[in-house]
Amino acid sequence: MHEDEKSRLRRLPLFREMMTPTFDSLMEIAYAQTFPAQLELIRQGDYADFLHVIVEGSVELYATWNGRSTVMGVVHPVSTFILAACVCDEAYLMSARTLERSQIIMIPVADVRVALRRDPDFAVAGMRELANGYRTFVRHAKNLKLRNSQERLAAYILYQSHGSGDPDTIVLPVEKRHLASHLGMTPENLSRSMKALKGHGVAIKGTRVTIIDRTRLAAVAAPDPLIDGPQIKTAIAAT
Amino acid sequence: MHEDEKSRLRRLPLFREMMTPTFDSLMEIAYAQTFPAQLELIRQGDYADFLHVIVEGSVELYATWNGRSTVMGVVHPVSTFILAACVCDEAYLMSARTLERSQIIMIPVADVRVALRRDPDFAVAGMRELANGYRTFVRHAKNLKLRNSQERLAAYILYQSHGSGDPDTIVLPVEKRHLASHLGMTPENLSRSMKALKGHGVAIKGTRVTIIDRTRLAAVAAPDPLIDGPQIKTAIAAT
DNA sequence: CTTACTGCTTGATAAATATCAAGCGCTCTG
DNA sequence: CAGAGCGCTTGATATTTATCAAGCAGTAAG
Repeated sequence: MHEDEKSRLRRLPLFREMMTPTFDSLMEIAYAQTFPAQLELIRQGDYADFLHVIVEGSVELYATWNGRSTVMGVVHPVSTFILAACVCDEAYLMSARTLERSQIIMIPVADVRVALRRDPDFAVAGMRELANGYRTFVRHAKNLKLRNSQERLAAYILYQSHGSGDPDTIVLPVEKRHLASHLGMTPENLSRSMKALKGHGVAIKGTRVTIIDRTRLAAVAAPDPLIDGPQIKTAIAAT
Repeated sequence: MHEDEKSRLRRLPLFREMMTPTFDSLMEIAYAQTFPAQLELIRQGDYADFLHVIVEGSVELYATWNGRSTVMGVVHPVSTFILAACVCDEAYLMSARTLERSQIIMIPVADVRVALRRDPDFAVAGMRELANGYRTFVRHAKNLKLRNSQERLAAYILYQSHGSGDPDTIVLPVEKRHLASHLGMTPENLSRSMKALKGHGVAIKGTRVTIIDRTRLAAVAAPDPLIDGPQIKTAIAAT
């Protein structure tokens, strides 16, 4: 594992406040691996053996049941995933696959557990990480139960416009069928919802979405930090 | 706070493994309070000031948006809730109200945070608590996205039949309209789904549900520990 | 024993969403 | 460049779910 990778990891919320010896001991056992696109990293039902940290690329979390499948989320660098399964020592609830060529750091769960017991700051950071994941899924469930599909799409577009260069032009970061699944709808329904939003301040050309009238779009989405996350505030504020 | 209450709390997963001095110091500041039914304990959007532990009664977690409302879960004794908001020091994502007369222990979050830093075993227990909450909501989201309403109801009935006396007779623990909201449907839809399940091994009389043919019910629900939780295994196994 | 209330059910209807089947428009490859 | 493949769109249709409006049943109060 290279020095610059180590220092990138060190800056992660999960590792930032832990003691240096604990961090170094973890890094000695950890190893980095680069995976091609579309590779299944984790299969739901299996048991956790490594804590994963994504350093480069992107990973999709998805779940299947009875022949159906749905996207549960997308993980971007630099963040950890499946910490919960590591802590509980239970089966993964979700599968994970790379969306593109990705670099992943893998740390054996046994060593993570030892470090947690040894280093209270690390344990507290782990709690915060888990608490954030918890809240993400509470918000996801609220989104699904309280909004209809058009409202979810409008909120998604608004959310994507926070930060990142021109706030009025966004390029969809994933294929539309994956986005549809993430938002809990079919690709056909997404396509029609896109068209419907053209009457509410949005222009769509392929994978590029332009916000023409933020106020009108917000009227559909009714953005709410308690569903969309705190970042939505900057998205509403943007001109 | 009475001695027997303290020892009940002490047996909780969250407090079981922490050091006695840490526990005692928390208990000195904590206080118990009894609330009547239908009382709003927590309002979404507010900031956490107390960690809540329910000792007696039951509490419903719900969320609202844009005039709509939905039940997110029900908390039974003895367990904690809103730990995530305490850890993150952010606004509650959900509201909470008592369903019946309930006794709640309240511990100021500042003291909880101090104890977490001081006692690694407490921090690890907190992680496990949060990880379980996280997984509960992942499963809730999977349930909503992968199953239709009839399948969700069938799985719920199967789930309720685990343990607790006669496994073939269950009495709904909450009002039907609350159950409907929890399962992500309208009361009318729940009523019709109930009727539809009569053709799949279930008999319903008011609030009492009898499982006549577990195999046929399971064929609709397709129970899965990765959605319904590990307890579902005993529910399937029951005769 | 009524009466009123509240929550559940039922029926009719509407709206949202999914499914099925083409067709279109990329991009990649030979 | 031609053709194939893949994902997106579109239209027609079916299914699921929600809404609206009564009606019904159990419970509590007068």
